Amino acid sequence: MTEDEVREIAGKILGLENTDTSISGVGQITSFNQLGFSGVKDRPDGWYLPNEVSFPAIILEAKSESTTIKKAHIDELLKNLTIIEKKYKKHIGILYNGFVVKIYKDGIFLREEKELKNKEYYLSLFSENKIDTQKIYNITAKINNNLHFNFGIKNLYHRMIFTACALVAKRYGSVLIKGMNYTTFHTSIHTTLAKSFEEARRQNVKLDILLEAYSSIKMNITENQTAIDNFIESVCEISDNINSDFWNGEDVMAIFFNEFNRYKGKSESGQVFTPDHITSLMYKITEVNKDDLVLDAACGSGAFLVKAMCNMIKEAGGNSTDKAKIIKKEQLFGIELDKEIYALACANMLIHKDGKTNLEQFDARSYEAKKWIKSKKITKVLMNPPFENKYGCLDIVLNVLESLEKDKTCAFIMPDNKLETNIKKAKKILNNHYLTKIIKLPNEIFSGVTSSIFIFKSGIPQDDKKIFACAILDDGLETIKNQGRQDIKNKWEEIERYWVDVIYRQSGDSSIQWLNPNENLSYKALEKPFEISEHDFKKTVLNYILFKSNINPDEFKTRIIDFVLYNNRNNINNELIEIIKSKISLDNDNLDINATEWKKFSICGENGIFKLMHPKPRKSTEYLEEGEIPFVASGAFNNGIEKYVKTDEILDKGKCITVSAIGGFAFYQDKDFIGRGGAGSAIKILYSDRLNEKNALFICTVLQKSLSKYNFTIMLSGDKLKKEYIYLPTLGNNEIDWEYMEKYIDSIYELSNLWIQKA
DNA sequence: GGAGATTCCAGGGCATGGGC
DNA sequence: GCCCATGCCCTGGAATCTCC
Repeated sequence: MTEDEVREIAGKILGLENTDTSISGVGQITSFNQLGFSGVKDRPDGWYLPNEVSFPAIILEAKSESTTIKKAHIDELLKNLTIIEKKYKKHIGILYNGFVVKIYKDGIFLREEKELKNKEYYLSLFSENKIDTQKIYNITAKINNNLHFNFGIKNLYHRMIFTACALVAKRYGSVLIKGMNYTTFHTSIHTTLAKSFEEARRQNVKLDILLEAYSSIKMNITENQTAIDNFIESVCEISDNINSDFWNGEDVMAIFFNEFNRYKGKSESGQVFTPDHITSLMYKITEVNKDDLVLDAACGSGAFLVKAMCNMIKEAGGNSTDKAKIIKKEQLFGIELDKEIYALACANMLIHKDGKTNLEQFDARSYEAKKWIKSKKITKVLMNPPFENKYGCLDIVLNVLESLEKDKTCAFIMPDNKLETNIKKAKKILNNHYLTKIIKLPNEIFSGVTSSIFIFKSGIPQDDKKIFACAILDDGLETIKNQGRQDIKNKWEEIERYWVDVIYRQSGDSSIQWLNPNENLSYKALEKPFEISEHDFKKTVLNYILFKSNINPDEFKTRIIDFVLYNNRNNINNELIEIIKSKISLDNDNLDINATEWKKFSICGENGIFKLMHPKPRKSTEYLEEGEIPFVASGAFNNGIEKYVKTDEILDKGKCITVSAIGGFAFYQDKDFIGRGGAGSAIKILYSDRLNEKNALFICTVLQKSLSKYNFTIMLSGDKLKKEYIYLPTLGNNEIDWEYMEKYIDSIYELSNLWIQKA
């Protein structure tokens, strides 16, 4: 095709025709001067210039099929964009030669595509990430409160389903107006739902579950007319937002579901919604395209499927194309076990004018599920399976992988160490499937657990093939008071573009690791080099003396601060004032912590310094009677002592160090005690003949520094402690300098003691 | 086969302090 | 002065694994 032909065809595909609201067209002789940019002689190949200058404009630059796109062509387009920029702040530049489409958003290269699409597609590039999130949050909060307190719907999912049904009904033409009484309003929604399902039901018999769920929702109050009116108003508002041309409806619903989910109470735990920006990232890094058959076998409210549907339809050229119908009907598949969540997923798909997506309600671990998935010839899997083993996290993953043909891409969000801590199941998976990539997600994505995206290729054994791993440490989102994490600074778009590129190229970021599958199945955080300072030792010693003197550290701190900052002399001794004046900190001039050579020693492994003991399985609730015996648990304060109890049983011997499984807090126990044993918060006990109060405080400081990496999710067990090492001062050879440690603490001890006595 | 050790829990309770 | 979001600080029981 010649340049003229390319231009003509591009004009037709883009839909560049004059309308009442815009000047639009293609041509060779029209100059910018004629288009309202007086005095500019340059001539664009195609233009879309809306009357409303705050809307985005489009400039086309066409080349013949035989032209390879060069820098000069790009410069030509960019020059034209600079011209319209005086009038239009937002603009899209398109460079097209019949084969390749280069897209420029506000003068910056966005991406290259193989197919030219209609102008709405390019205009919608500006509606990405431009939703008035605040508004959606407010409406969602309003709906939730209204249904909860004015209608008396106690169950969160029922409130979500009720709202979703109202939205579906609105979408399908139900008339909802203020002033309707409860019965009319309730029936109107029910009738519209039932009618709208008739066609969809042919494909999804189970859609009736939504009707069933809707009908079964119990509410205590139905006569509050103001509440009904407010609800109708809110539903109409959300509905308008979903239908708005300016915003993407799926994003509105994602915010709506995620925001609703924040009101989750204890009784509704278990179901988790994937944040919208993560579904977007997963869609992109798995390179889903408009021809893929996409599965989510734990689809929840259907976020992945809606995301895939909207992106695929956009790529296909919009909702009005024939391809869009095929995508909805034949290319999206979801499984959800929970009946009510399944209903919610159905509603979510229906809100997006789609009752045809293939949703099934069964257990993703079952043979039934496997058979169903197999029959669908799935090509891409996007999932956030339940994390807990009791719901069969890895069983679901295996079942899905086994149900696919060879070499299909599957992405699962799972806890970082899921594969490593379930090594047998992991091996079973890797025997037949290839883990290609691990993408560590920011820790804040899900509360209480850190997660990664695991990308597999089905039907190809791992063997010794290395795994690409990288870590996204920051997603740019910030916690907003009362509103969870949001992309208020619009950082994600840029961050996502960066990571999609890094993950595609498998290079370009310093976090990248290549893991040997026989050694590691999770992203390895870099170990911090061991560092310790005088300050750490002072803290240990001061806390220990405060504990021995029965002084509350917080109260002590307050008194010192009161004096130093506010000159409050009421609670402070004159002698201490003198000490503070002369020495603001505890200087320890006698000994330099770096003077001796430090070496690495096993804590309690083979040839370790200590003998490891475990306390008997005990819990503090078994000891209700108050007494003199310390009950040592995993706390960080009061020397690890939770309380003092009375007991006749044989005690754990004192003169030892206790280590907490959470946080690695290490304390010297002088007296005999009983330790919490048996379960997660159990402590470990370390014995050595060489131990005394002073050198123990030194070692406690070092232990605490080295073991602080253990936390609620990765607890310190006896086995792990046996593999741990600490650095200690030596006599230059491999012998520990016990005397030095004692002396060092001694010098701090005296001064600290003085402080406390005078206080 | 049983006892003890370890892991698991998309965390939980509660004090605090800011907002209205 | 009350309400409730926030954030600090670490539960405890059951399932599962391991060892004798």
